[in-house]
Amino acid sequence: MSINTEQNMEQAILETATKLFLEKGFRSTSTTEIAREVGCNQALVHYYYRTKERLFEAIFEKKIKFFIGSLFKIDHEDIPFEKKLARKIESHFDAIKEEPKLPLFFFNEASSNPSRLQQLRDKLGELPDLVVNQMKNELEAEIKKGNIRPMTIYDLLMSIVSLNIVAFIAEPIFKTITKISDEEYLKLLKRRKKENVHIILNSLKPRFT
Amino acid sequence: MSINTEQNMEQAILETATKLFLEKGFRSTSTTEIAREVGCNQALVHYYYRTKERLFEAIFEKKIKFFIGSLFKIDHEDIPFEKKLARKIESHFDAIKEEPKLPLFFFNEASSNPSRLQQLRDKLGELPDLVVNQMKNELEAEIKKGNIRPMTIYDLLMSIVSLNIVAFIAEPIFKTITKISDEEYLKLLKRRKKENVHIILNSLKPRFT
DNA sequence: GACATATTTAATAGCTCTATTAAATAACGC
DNA sequence: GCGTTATTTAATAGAGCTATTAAATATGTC
Repeated sequence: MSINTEQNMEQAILETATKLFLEKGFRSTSTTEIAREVGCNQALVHYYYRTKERLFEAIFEKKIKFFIGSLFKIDHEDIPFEKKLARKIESHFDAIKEEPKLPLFFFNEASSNPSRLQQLRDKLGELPDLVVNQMKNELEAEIKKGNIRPMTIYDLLMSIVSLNIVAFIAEPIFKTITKISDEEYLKLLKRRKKENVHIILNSLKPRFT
Repeated sequence: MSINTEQNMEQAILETATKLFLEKGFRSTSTTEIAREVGCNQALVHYYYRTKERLFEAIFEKKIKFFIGSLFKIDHEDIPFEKKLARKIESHFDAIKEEPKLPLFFFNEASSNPSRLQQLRDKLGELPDLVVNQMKNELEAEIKKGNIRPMTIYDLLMSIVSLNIVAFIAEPIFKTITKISDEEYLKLLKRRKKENVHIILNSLKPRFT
């Protein structure tokens, strides 16, 4: 409803800022532009959020939590490891599809301002440890049983994240280099989710060389 | 004692600009900062390159050619497809290791300024078509022979690029989230090259589900 | 040395940006 | 309505940025 957008300026500023920061990053987004797009005076942005930095931090934190949550959901169901893993990969892929600009946004802000990394570490707390450990235990049990070749949890996680994010990050460049149409790219995207599951599951088998 | 003052200023400016653009991107790098780092007057940057835009374009083009060349080298040797593919993956990985900031740099500049994409397309010309087609033909021959499951060349390429670049792009974030040490990260990086080859080669086999 | 040319600098115009201040307007309790 | 508080605006200080201009300095040529 338009009541929300019209009435609550604070919220409208937050939403527009989120959109712009995700599109252009912290540095290239000005409070002037945010205000222009919202349709309010530039000083109002500072009235509600004091500084551009604080406004950004509020948004950054929210997005961090969304992203991390997508990969690290503890799954207590008693199903085979590979099935569980397949689910994790798919839910991660879906989360990125929902917010395709998030990965590049993180990489940029993290690399352009190291204080964001500290912020990230502080906000996350014990979460990653806890959930990585659960996955790690399950993985090591499978390795012990001989179902899966020896590998670290970090290798597995990195492979999953790599495969899942790049199709979204690289979309404009990939389209330009390959000259494939938007339609073809959509088809490719649709295949990726299944592809990625397949690639990861196959990679768990013992090395054949 | 800066080499800069003694030697070719034009070259010194180009090198410093390259370093800064790669680190911080076009928008966040100022000609003022370039000059400060080189140790010359800010107007000198404009004397040699007229505008910040032209200076950037010279650098961008050079880096594009390096990056594309690393993945798309035609290999005429008559060795098995999988062996050839393994070599390609490894040489691509090595190229990125040599210039680890390049992938993020491209994604950023391409997404923050679409005119860069046009520039990229113009500079590349027929190169991608030619080399993708050669790889595509070899892949399709293998599929026909039944050695490899049906898949498109774009899926294969995307999987390779995905696996190879993310360990470099995500280094700061990954270290922060996992809290692994620099030493451990180095070990992880060393494993990745072999891992990625293994993952790709295994993924060529028919789907087991 | 003197002249022409190339390199380098200081100064500045004209932007845009963030953040603040004081004043205007809206909203609300009574 | 009136006083109080919350919201919104106009104006601006102060900084940094790109690009240009004219002047100073260095370099090479004869």
